Amino acid sequence: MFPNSPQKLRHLKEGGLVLFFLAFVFFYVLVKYNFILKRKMVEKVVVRVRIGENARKLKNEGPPSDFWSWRKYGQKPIKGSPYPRGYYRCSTSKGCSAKKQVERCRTDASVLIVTYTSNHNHPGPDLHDSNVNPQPRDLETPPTDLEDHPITPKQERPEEETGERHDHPIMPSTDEDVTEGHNFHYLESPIRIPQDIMISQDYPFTENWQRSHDTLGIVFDEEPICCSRLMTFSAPKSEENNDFFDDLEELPTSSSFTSFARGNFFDERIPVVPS
DNA sequence: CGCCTTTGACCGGCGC
DNA sequence: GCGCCGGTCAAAGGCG
Repeated sequence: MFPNSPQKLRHLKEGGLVLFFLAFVFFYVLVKYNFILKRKMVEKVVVRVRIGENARKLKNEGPPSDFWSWRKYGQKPIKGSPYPRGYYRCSTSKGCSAKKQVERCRTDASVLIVTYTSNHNHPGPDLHDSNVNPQPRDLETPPTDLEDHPITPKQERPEEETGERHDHPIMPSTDEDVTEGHNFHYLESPIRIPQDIMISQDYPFTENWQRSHDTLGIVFDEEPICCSRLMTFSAPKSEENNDFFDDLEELPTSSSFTSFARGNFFDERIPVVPS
């Protein structure tokens, strides 16, 4: 039972070490494999849009306008939420697998949760021409860059679900709004509404973005963001999602943003297992 | 006519 | 196996 010689004791120690090492390797492989799986996961980009007072003017919640056109292909009531979830598919290009889901935050009706899934398999609208030198624009002057977009006024759905119906590009935010504890960055997103886009650098899982929303949503409710320049999206993201924000580096600013200054984006990237 | 929304049906995953 | 739930399909109808 017990080793009665230094030789056996030594062998047992070595065996234990080997077993420990093997267990460690096994555990490491498990972790590593899981990591690899996560790397292969499809990312979700969750954009939380605070529509705030605009929600009163608009009939219903809906997908924020962005540079792609989306076609609604379904709507389902979500358990636990008084608001249905709308399912949209990219109709800009045939065969594009990009989708997004739009629903209202069950706890805060003034917040839209837009979840982007998959990726556009086609180039995005060319925004460079008009965005090379972003300048503030008046609300009355429609952005000329929109004319180059494959988005027709019809595609900019004025339907009941479109809670954000703005013809202005989004507004970037200053880095002054980066709050302690959350290193947020603002970026140009495909969302084409004059609201802030907030990208949390927290590891984008639901606990974090919920926490981010809980903490920062309050902050921005009381402290509207006026933004004048862009920051790059520095959160880790997969290459396959890079194209998601391609051609959106520079967007013109607009003073119209002030009327929507209370709106906020909360953007997260959540890796999920592809369905 | 083409594209859109609406909406009920259908399907697959998951928990019990 | 069954029911629930989320996601998708597809037919019908509307709109410009």
